[in-house]
Amino acid sequence: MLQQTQVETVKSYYARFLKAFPNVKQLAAAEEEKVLRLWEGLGYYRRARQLHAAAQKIVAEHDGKFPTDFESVFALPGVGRYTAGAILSLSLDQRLPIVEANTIRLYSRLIGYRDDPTKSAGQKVLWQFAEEILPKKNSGELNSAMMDLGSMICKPQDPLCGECPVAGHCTARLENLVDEIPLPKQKTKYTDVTEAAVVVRSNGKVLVRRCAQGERWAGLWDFPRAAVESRTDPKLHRELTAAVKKQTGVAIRLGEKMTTMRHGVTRYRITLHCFAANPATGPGKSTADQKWLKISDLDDLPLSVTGRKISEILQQP
DNA sequence: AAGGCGGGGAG
DNA sequence: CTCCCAGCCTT
Repeated sequence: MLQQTQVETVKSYYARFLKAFPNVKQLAAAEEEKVLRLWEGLGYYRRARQLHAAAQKIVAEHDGKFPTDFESVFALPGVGRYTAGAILSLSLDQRLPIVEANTIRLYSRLIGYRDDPTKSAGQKVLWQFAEEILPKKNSGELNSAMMDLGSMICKPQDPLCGECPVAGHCTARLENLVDEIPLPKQKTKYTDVTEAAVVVRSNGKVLVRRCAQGERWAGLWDFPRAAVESRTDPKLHRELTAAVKKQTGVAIRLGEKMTTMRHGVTRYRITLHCFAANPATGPGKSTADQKWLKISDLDDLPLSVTGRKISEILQQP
C-alpha cells in the first residue's frame, strides 16, 4: 500500500485491510473482487492484484509462511528491491539497503548528487551509498531512521537543516545546494492532438474500419478517424472529408450544423450529400477491414469506442 | 531508458 | 494549477 502512496493516506486502509484479511492464507483464499473492494480509492490497483497473487504464491510455494530470504521475497509479484529490503530489514533486521522517495532525497543531498537521482545512473549511486552506510546490526533501525529523517527533516521544500543531525556531513548543505538537489525528474512531454471521428451513414448502415497493426487500437474496429488541425468551418470540413476519403475511399460531404457536446467532444450532425464511391468500398460494399454495418450490429464488434453502447448513441437520427 | 499506473494532499 | 508520495512492471 505504501508504494507511491503517503503514509497518512494508507493508515486507515491498512487497518481495514488487516481486519478483513488477518493472515496470508485468508488473503490468498479471498475473492479478488473483495480485495479490490478494500483497495478502492488507493489507486494503482495492480498492487492489490499483485498482493493477492503474492499471498497465493506464499501459500503454494512457501507453505503459507512468509519467506525470509531476499530472493524469495523479491520474487513475489509486486515486490521490488525496495519492498523486499524494507520488509526484511525492518522486520528481521537483515542487512539490506533501501532506496525510496525519502531516502532518494536525503541521500542525494548528503552526497551532493547533482543529476536526476531517479535515473539508472543515480539509482546505482544511491543504492551503493545506502548499502555502505548500513551497520552490521540494526540495519532495520537505520533504514527506518533514514526514512523518518527524509520525511520529517529533509523535506522536499524548506528542509529543516537546523534540526538535522547530519547537517555537518551534508554536501548539499555545505555547498548551498539544498534547493537544487535533488534535480527534478524531467517531465514526459505530451502533445495535445485533436481527433475527429466521422460517422458515415447510408441506408441505415454505418461505415467502420479495422485499425491496422502498428496503429493505435490495432485490430479493433473504429469509425474513420483522423487528427485535425482546424477547429472551425470550413477548413475543418475539408480536413474531415479528405481524411475519410483517404482512409476508406468513400467520398462524403459534411452538413453545416455543429453541436458542441460535453466531455470535450464536438459532434457534427453530418448530412450525407453524395457518394463518389470507390467501387471496392462504396456504400454496401465490405472488405476484411472495412464494413457497412447495421447500427445494432456495432455492439458485437470489438470497438475502439467504449463506455456506452455505441448503438444507443447512434439510434438518434 | 521511458512510460503507465491512480488517487489524495499540500502549496 | 503543479508537485509529490515508504515503486513496480512492461516495452
